[in-house]
Amino acid sequence: METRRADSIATQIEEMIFAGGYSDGDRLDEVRLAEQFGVSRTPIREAFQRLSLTGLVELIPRRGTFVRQPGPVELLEMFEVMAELEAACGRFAAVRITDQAIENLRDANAKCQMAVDAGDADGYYNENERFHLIIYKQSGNAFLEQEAQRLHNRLKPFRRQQLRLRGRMSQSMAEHEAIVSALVNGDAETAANTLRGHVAVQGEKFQNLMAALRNAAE
Amino acid sequence: METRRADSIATQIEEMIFAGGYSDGDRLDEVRLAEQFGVSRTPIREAFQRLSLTGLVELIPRRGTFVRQPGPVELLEMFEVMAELEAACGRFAAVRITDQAIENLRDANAKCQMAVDAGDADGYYNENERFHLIIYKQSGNAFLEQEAQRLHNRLKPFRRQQLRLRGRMSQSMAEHEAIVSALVNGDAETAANTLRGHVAVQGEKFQNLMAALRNAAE
DNA sequence: AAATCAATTCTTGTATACAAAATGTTTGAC
DNA sequence: GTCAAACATTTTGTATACAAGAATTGATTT
Repeated sequence: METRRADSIATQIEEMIFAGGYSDGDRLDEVRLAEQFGVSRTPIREAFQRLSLTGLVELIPRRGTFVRQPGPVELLEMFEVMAELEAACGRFAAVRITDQAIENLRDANAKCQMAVDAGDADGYYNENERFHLIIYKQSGNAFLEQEAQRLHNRLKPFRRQQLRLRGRMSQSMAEHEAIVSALVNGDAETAANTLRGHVAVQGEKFQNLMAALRNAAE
Repeated sequence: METRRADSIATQIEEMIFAGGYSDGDRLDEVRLAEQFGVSRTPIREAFQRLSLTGLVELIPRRGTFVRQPGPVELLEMFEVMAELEAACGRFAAVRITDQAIENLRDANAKCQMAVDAGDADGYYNENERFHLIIYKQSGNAFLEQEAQRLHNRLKPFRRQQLRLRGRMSQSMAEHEAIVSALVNGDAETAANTLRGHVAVQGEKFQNLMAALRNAAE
């Protein structure tokens, strides 16, 4: 017997769900997954317990475990909360950020811009993520950072489908610049408000998200 | 065999930890708890998995599960996040709150005041909690409501020790009034800021919290 | 033919068994 | 007396076994 496998299994199942391998309401078959992972049911069930707390999966007693993909309403709610968490990170970061971190933000932004110019969607996506993770950390609040990262991660598959249009990319870049400015100036209120607006799902982004959801539902 | 016991066991262990039955670093003995609950190790271990996600317990592979009571720094971080979540709830509630909910807030406030006058700490505590839960719900965001409730619940045992002094109680009441006013006026910004300040741990509250922590550490 | 009930089959939940790692203890050497 | 190594014990992690609830299928009845 090796070391604890349940945690690694949990993240693997998580990734399978994120990757879109399952739709809402699908039942996760314990024995099938056990065979698939080459283990017994026990570690699979432990993984289910953990997944249930994140809301990714619903545990119905005596019935089984079913994947819970968020619907449009829940998804918008989650984005709303994400916007508020980012705003909070920005508010704290404005008065706590280090000079080094500002440099890192500028670097991420520069690489973002290069990716935009090169039409490199993946590159843009990665540097954009780095930008936001830096701000989480610079909140100087490890608990907030953790919560922000968790929700960010959960929304990842949905955000990915959003930032396709070139127009949004350059607008997003302008917002990044404004955010850095506010942080440099130590203007907590502006940093918070700019970040909130940057992350919020509204207007065009709303339409894209709904369209992506409709496609995923098929 | 009856229905799933793991969930009920998880909450029971959670309550035991909240109640202060364990200190930071204490190991949770699987076999002892199994005997205590009259079940086998399996449901206990499933409960541990769930508790680990809330951060209440740490699962160290091949070593065991240990209770993780937040230290001063983590606790302050959690209160900081709580303040931001409440601010977010207030921001949304300001534009979404129903007339009925405003009535309920005023009712909770009135009963709060009565409890203050009667020196009824428990009564004050309960109505104060109701006041805040109403605002969570009136955010009109079920996901945010859930997150706020979760953190609120986690901080419960620490908040309890805070609001002892009469001075704080009446100041807290004045803040409640200001919050209701902002919500009635639909002033999202004021509602958010007032709630943030109301929940934040600063000045006198900070000293009380530290003192309570020192006492609990003995 | 539709519906209902019973029996069979599946699946979950829990207990037990067993293997490997970690911990504690005894014994031996210096 | 102290340190270290080998052995014993404890404890975790996983597999398997078994019991009870849910689902399904088939037979019987109306």
